[in-house]
Amino acid sequence: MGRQPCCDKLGVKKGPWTAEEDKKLINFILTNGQCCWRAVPKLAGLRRCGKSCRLRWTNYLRPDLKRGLLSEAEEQLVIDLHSRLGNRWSKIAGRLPGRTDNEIKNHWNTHIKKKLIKMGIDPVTHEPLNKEAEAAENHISETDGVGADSLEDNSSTPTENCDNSSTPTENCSSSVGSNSLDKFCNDESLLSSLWMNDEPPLIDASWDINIPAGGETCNGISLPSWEENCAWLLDCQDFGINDFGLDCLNDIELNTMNTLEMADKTVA
DNA sequence: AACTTAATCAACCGCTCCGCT
DNA sequence: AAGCGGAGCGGTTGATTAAGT
Repeated sequence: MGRQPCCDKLGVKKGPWTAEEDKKLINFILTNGQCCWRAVPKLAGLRRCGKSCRLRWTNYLRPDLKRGLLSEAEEQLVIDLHSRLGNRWSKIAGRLPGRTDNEIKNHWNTHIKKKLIKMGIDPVTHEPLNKEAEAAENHISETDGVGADSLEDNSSTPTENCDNSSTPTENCSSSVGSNSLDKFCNDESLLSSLWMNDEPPLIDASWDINIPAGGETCNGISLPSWEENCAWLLDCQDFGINDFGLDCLNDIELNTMNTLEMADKTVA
């Protein structure tokens, strides 16, 4: 007796989203805002699962998304945050404006992991690899070969190895500081701003109202403008911006866009 | 040019969390 | 307090593209 599926599997489309579907979703959310995701497919006329709609929106269609590869600064930030938070991608993403958890997770798995290994750093514990091997050896000899279970425990995330009652920083000795990340990690102002609160609202969930103007920065990372973010949409050959239904934006949204346009011009 | 392998990333799946009743 | 449903998260998969032979 499993739980009910999140949506009726029958007649629900899967796989890559088409331009037409994107258009419908964007149109719906721009006019109605983000509401009950379960209801979105029906209301938007999509044969998709609500979950799929949410994912598509948050990972790809959201206008506040920064596209393209992570910059060096962002990468360093991800490494540092990962050493503190472990695989909590959404938390990490929350501290990188315009980036999604999926994007960061993918980037971690494809780029950063390899980079760290190459640098001799364990991407899981952020300890030097040789030190890790030594520790593992010591552990095995200490426990007299307890077996796979204990080894599995060792492979848990840094967060899991830390006392949850305090910040990971306090309990996890991040050896990252002994390598090229040193400089970055010692940037106290940046780190303190990151850790001032448990959940600093770097990204306002209500993006559709509080979209930062171009040229603004957050922790030294420049935020993209609405225009920059929408440029890729405009580049789509299959349809223009009007096809997305942007012509039916309500007054608030139009005002927001106008304000942003003005701000961009001022910056330029 | 054809094929194989590697890399990348969008999307899915199953689980947990959280708010509501 | 318990149960339910929706949202969100993290791990994984699979399609596509790029690079190498």
